[in-house]
Amino acid sequence: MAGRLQKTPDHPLTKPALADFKVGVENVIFSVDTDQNRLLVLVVMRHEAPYLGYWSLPGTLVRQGESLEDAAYRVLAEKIRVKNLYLEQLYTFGGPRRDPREAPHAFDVRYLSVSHFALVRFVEAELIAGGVSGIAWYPLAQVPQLAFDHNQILSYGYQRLRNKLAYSPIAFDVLPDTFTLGDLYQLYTTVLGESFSDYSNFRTRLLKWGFLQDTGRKTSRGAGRPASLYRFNAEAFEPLKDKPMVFI
Amino acid sequence: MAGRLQKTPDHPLTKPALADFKVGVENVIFSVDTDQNRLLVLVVMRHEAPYLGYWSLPGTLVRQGESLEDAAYRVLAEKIRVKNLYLEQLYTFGGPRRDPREAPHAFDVRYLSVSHFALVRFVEAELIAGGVSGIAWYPLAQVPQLAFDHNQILSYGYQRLRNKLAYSPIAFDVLPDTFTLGDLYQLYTTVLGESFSDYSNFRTRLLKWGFLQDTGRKTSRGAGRPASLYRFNAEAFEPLKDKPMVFI
DNA sequence: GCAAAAGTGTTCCGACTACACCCATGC
DNA sequence: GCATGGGTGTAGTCGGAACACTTTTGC
Repeated sequence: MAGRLQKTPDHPLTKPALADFKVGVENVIFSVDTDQNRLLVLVVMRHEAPYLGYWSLPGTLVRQGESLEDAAYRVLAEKIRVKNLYLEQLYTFGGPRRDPREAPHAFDVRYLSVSHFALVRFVEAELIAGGVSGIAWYPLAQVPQLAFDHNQILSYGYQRLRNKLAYSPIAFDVLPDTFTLGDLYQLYTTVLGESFSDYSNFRTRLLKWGFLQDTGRKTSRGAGRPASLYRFNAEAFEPLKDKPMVFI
Repeated sequence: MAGRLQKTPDHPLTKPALADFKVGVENVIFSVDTDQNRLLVLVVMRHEAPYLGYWSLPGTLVRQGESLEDAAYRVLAEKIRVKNLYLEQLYTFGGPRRDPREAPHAFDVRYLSVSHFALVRFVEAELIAGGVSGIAWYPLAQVPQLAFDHNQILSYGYQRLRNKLAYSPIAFDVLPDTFTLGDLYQLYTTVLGESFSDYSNFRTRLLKWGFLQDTGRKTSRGAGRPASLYRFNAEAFEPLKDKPMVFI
């Protein structure tokens, strides 16, 4: 630990120089394509140096008077139109030399980036193809090399997605108002893989809690018995929210 | 979401004004006083405006060339001398109007704070009473009103402490090299409360994993049967580290 | 011997696993 | 009827909770 200290000599009468920062917000935006069983990430093509021509996570610099969360929502809204989503802060990357733009300037402006993680509803997410901009959903496994340290941020975000899905009710933020248990199960399998649980056990475990209410209505999609439509009951979930729950 | 956007008018030809930031690092430093069964937090007295005379979390502004983590270690080292500790990033607070210093300046410098969470070994932690500075361990329950939004940061840190303790082996970073299972149990009870588990079940659960090795040596502290001294075996833990473990 | 703390064993019970099986629909 | 997906039930098993009990020390 001693080795980490005092890189800038700290004489009693000279104040060490503080760094000046521009603060960026980067979003890891996930979406689940239930038709094709794919977990997708939103990436945008860079049209400026540095990393011109590279794919990157959608991001922006924070403006005057704007909160970090506001900035995160702004980036998102600039890229896709979506009504239902879950968003939270992920991690802050702030070491020196993260951004090549730091080098050329003499006055040492640092770029710090507060990453956020989002899950959006795929069917309603409409990409905004503004002008020349490239923007695309990439299946997670096929994401190419991204600009800056964005691959690292992405893997961090993927970890968080799996944790959140397993332990928090974020799935219901991104499912339609009413949904079948099959829909829910499929969402979980595309993110977590097939092997996390048997469908029938998944059913019973979830229904046992009592926050999924049967609407009485049914839906028929092609062959097979029609499925009951359920609704997430936020009031019934409220008392459970602090309990250690596994949505497996 | 639409309401969050475009606070700064964004005309096609005028770039919206970016905010300039100073970046601070705030530490929530916990320690467990096993003699008195108390969970303690480190706070320092402020000697400057704003919030002059208030207790606050130890913090600093990030210097040129310094990473966030380096800054966090520097603050810690300025306040206490300690060899064994666990430290990780907590959350980034960055809204406008967090810091009264933002108001007087015309050129809109914002203060962003990347909070960190640390757990240190109490017996070896020596407070550095530099000059007039007030610095103190406060029992968590008795922490007064702190400067800025530091009470919020603290409660965030306390949540993280309980989660980490329950699901990660951070206790071993802060226990002596060899320790008794009673020591370990006491650490857990002071942080999580008495009711999390029975001592004998705690024993068997932990020993079952196999990463605690009996040194063969015993220790006798006053009355009662002498306890075996155990050592945390990092190599034996390695293969388990990605498994979902509960240290309860 | 007695109290105190460490350490072991046992019983009970709930929860999860892995299935087998029934139900309702399209074709 | 048969394939397909939805939904129910059950036997086996694992693990945690609770608690009784034994061991080893100080006094």
